[in-house]
Amino acid sequence: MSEITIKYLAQKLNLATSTVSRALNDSHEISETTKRKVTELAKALNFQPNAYAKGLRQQKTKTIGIIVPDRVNPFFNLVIEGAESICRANGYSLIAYNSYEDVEQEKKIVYGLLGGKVDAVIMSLADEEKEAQHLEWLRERNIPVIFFDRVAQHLEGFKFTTNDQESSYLGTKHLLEKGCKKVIYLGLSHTSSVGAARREGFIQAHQELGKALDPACLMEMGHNDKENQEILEKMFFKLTRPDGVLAAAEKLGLAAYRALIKTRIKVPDQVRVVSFTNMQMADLLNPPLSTIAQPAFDMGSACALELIKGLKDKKVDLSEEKRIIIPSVFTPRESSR
Amino acid sequence: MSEITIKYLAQKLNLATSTVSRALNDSHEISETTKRKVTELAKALNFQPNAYAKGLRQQKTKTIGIIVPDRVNPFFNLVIEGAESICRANGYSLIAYNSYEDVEQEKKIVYGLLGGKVDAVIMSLADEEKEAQHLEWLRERNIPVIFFDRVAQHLEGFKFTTNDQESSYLGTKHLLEKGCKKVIYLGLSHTSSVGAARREGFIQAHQELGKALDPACLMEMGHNDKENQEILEKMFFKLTRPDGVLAAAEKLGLAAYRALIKTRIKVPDQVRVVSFTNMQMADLLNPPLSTIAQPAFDMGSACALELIKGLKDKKVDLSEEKRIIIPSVFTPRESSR
DNA sequence: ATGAAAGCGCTAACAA
DNA sequence: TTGTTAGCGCTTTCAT
Repeated sequence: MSEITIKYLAQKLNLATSTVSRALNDSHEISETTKRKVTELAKALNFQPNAYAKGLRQQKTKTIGIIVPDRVNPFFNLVIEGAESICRANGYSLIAYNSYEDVEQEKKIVYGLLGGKVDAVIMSLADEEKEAQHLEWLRERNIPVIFFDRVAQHLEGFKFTTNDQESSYLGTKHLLEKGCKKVIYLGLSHTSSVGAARREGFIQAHQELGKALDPACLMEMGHNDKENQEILEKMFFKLTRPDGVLAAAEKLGLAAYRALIKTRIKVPDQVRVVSFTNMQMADLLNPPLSTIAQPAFDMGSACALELIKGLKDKKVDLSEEKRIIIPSVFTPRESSR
Repeated sequence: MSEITIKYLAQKLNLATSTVSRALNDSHEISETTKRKVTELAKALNFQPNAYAKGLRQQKTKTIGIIVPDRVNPFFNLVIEGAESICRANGYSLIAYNSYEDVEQEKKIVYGLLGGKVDAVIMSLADEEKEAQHLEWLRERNIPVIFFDRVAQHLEGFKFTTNDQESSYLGTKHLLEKGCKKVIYLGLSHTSSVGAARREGFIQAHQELGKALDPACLMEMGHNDKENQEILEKMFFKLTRPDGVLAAAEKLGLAAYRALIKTRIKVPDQVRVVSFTNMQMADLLNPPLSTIAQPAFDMGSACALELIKGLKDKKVDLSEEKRIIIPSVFTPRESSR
């Protein structure tokens, strides 16, 4: 590794290692002269303190871990980016882990995370319901954890989510008010808290506007994009086809849109589509789609900010239940043609 | 941190810490009985060795760093994913860093990386031409580095790239052979090796097929999506508009496609578009676009594989010049309508 | 204002 | 086969 150490600097300057250490850490009990000499030599030799020695000695690493179920997903990707920006601004490093939607993998990461590699963790869970032994284990070890998006159901703590139900409600209301007679809901999983909330908002809008809702309109889709598209194509070919779509995930919105193109149905003139998405993708989506954009980056930075605040300020108890809502942004769009 | 240590295990079992350490590392000089006792207790207490102590002692961390210019970009994102899968399979951790296309940031990361945080580095450079002091510094410190995509021009080493020129040549040839009379090239920067190669392939195709090439057709675009789209819209409105587009970046392909939709020009009937992209996005792009897809995931895994091989096998010299090509996949598409 | 020395948790010589 | 001991590079009492 880097062969130049504090000891080496101390020898060169005829000082004790402790003095050099203090000088580098800008201790008040070191003379300005010595400080200058030390920092100058350190800069000249491009000295980098050994992070592992520091971590071992201080029992903290100035590193935060973030675990997401799918790092490739732009939403999580942007959350990581947002968290990283805050960490960097506060002198922390961020290490991102991918649980691949698998609780076992998540456990491995959590247990491996320890060994003192991180001071705290930001998590979006692979499974909100399942056993949370590994989370309790973190708590026992006094590793602060903050949850976002897919939050722990059976454990108290800070939880950052979006206003899923409200957004879904607004999007659905928009469709109904624009005159849609038959609106379908496309969801991925209503067992997750996120899925359940979006589904609830959809139902709520129908109830409040006094519109009948055929249970068959609540559609649960799979993860295979091709299959989803085929199912939707068949549906749009029928005469009884819907004239409104609320897609609870970006990929479902895209699948619906592509199915509509394939079946030569005009969007939004014949069928209106509202899709959940995230800020970055919102502008890339073709203009005829209305979007409910999650401020992913902001969510990441908010989590990191709160976590670092809790790390510094002992008065903040990160293990007490607290729910913070980062609101989505609904953008209705008309055709640009 | 984790309060349970080797010392604690040793006390519980009336053994020396060294014995416990050896048992946990499956040393041959420890009896099966002792091994079993130790591993059982370790598992029961969910003991995790302190990574920092280990790293400090062994002077290696079983961790690899990867630095990319833009982590959010799906291409780099997938490279990271590919590298991570290989690392994980080989017992290594991967830490991803974002240089934000900024050499200064990149330097900070490189220098900070040291302090013994990683054993080796995979990089795609923020700037291929600029001063490579930080890279030479890594070399002096015997930290192996492998480059991909945006590779070092003034430093020897292992370099993974795609067959940019050939792909670009094939894509352009496809357009010309399909009867396009005026093909434009949309590039982001021809100072990068990648940009230059793609531009070269475009020119080469024109030459080999004996087609005249108006220099005005070699367009250099900016990073602002909106501006790009507006420029292209204006161009497509003109009577002298091109009937073929080779987009050297995914975002440029999208900009062109959206401009074509806006100007109501049919793709691919009136204008054909070939766009560079990556495997994951290829299927998401609307079918009328032909794609040159880079196997980003494979590139990441190839880099990691070679690096780990070099780390294990002292016979492999990672500092000698070696260029490895991971070929792109060209998929011509006709309209699906 | 500076130095000496202990120790974070682990591994690896060297001893037994 | 197991134990003793030193030391990785750093910070932090405690002395001076």
